[in-house]
Amino acid sequence: MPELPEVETVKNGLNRLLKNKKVQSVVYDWPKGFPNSQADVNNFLIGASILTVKRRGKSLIVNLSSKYCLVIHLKMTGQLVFRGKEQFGAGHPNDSLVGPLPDRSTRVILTFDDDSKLFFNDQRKFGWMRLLPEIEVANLNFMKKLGPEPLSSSFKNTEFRSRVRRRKNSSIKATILDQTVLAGVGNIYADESLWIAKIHPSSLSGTLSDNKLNLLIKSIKEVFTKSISLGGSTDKNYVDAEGKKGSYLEFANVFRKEGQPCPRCNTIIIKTRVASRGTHLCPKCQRKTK
DNA sequence: CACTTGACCTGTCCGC
DNA sequence: TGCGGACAGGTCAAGT
Repeated sequence: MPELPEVETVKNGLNRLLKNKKVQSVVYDWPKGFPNSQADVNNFLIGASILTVKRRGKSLIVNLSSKYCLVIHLKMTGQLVFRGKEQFGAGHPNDSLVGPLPDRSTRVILTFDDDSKLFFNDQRKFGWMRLLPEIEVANLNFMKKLGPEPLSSSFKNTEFRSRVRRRKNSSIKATILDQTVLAGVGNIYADESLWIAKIHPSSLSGTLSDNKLNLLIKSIKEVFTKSISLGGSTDKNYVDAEGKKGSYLEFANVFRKEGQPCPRCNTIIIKTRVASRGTHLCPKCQRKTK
């Protein structure tokens, strides 16, 4: 659910809202999600100021003045919601999913020196947060294996094609969901970009031409850029750092559109299962290559 | 190494 | 109304 555009939106909001705030206290009881010791928290989080927030793939990296950072993954139902001191008891005015905080999904609360707070909510507890020295971030195993950033200026189509073709016998959908191939794609944007590129999600990755793969990466960049401009997609849980929903799904072409006509050819969109994921496609526009 | 499947969780929805 | 089961999907460990 939080995929690249949602995490990018949260990152932008946190940079706006948290910059230079000093952590005053931390409340947490979530050994699996936030396993750091009380000593680590006391030494490197409490008293530290927020310098900047970065994103890599679907992870957030919060750099602290202590030379430590918080690495955060929201997985499916994670939320990072900031509230000024006057707002704890209220939801966001714009039809928010989030009411008074903390609520029963709140797992960690950071309180800053101006009495504002950041709430890490996660209904399903798949998300996590780690406090670690900033020099160790690049050495995290999953960071080292992460594929390129599709919106980076140094992104190369040739590299994308060769990474895709390493997985020639996987479906193209499974391949673009693989974060070691490309960072940031999840289920929503996989379906949307494959529809734009007119590629059947079950097509084997090794059967797609250079042109098709170039069109696919162009489509992924296009849906990501559009979604970021709309504040991401809110399916069920996702909200940004202010607690607001994203509106990309109002413009989605296939995701959750089963039974409705394809915007391009009017054929009824179907929902099926590919790569063990609910998958939405137009059976006429997206023909299987193999 | 390539590839697939199950586990991790909790809330919601559907059928009986 | 209550209850069991399926389903939602990001990632990793474990299996083939």
